[in-house]
Amino acid sequence: MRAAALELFEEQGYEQATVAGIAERAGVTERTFYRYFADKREVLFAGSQRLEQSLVAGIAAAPDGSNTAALVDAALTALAANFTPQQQAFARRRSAVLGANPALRERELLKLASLKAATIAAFTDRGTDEGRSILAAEVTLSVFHIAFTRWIAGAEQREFADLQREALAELRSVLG
Amino acid sequence: MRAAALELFEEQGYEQATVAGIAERAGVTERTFYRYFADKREVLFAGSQRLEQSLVAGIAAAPDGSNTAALVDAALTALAANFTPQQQAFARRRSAVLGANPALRERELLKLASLKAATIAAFTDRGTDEGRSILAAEVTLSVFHIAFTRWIAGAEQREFADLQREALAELRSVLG
DNA sequence: GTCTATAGTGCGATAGAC
DNA sequence: GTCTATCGCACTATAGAC
Repeated sequence: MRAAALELFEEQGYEQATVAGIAERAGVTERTFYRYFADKREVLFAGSQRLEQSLVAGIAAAPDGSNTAALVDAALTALAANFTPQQQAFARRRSAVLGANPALRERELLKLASLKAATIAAFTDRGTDEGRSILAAEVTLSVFHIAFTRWIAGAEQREFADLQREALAELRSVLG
Repeated sequence: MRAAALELFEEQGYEQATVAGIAERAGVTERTFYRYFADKREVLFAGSQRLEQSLVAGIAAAPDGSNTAALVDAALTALAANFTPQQQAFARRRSAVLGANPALRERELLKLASLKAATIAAFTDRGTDEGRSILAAEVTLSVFHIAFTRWIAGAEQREFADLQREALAELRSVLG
């Protein structure tokens, strides 16, 4: 259904494409679509829960005694694993659709907010105090976001993890 | 209409309240409601454009030769002017409605993203370079957001500007 | 100011897996 | 038998078109 939806959004635009049309292309009924996705937008965000889980798991699985920087590193590594070269084309197409529609960007921001909350919780679960956890989550997601933006953009060929390392280095240099 | 909508949302919940009901209470037709507000959610965000304008104007009106910190200060002062004690009760009721509904928080995040973009632009217009502008906007809105949260919360009686000063001091101390 | 498309929900029916 | 996935249909409300 995700592929069918993306195709239809590209062909007709997000608003114009109907749930009935998506369902038809995917070979199911409209009602079934709503069994899988709470609403029309969700079909483009089905992967975000998995992303959140892997991020949280990555932080939880970091070695005992890791300091905050090491936990951030573990979080970034866990995130990067979700973005292989095979997924780049799909991610780009999805990103183009998202960028063209405010309602979809709205949903994206909500997912990012949820990701941030989960990240903060994952840091506090590792014994990081709350203020520090908030900052750590902020840094983690800023780096991730910058890397993701570049990974999506133009003719970027480097691996996701490399882009994250670069973004982290830049962040450090900006903070002096 | 904003008052009518807020009352109805409190009485019936956001989802249950219909645009027809809001329009009726405000003494207009449904069609008129949609002339003023693009959709049902927007009735709770009518003030955000004014907030954005005052923030941008505040940065633009700061003295010549202001450094980034001074511009941030001007931005915070301009923001604080929008939150007088008279508006606190309304803001609290609005916040309660927002907190109870994901669709409304979604819209709130979009408005915050728009505010951030406008803030970045206002900083670059003052000659701040882009990277620094992004950080300045981030700091400004973080401080604002923390202050706003506390202003809304519980039995907070201090003035908005004081809460912002406190939040800014905390941010400084966290960054060491 | 009316008319219409379509998003989204509730409930019950059906069909296959185990 | 139970469980789960899918479907069909009726319905409301939002939002846009004319």
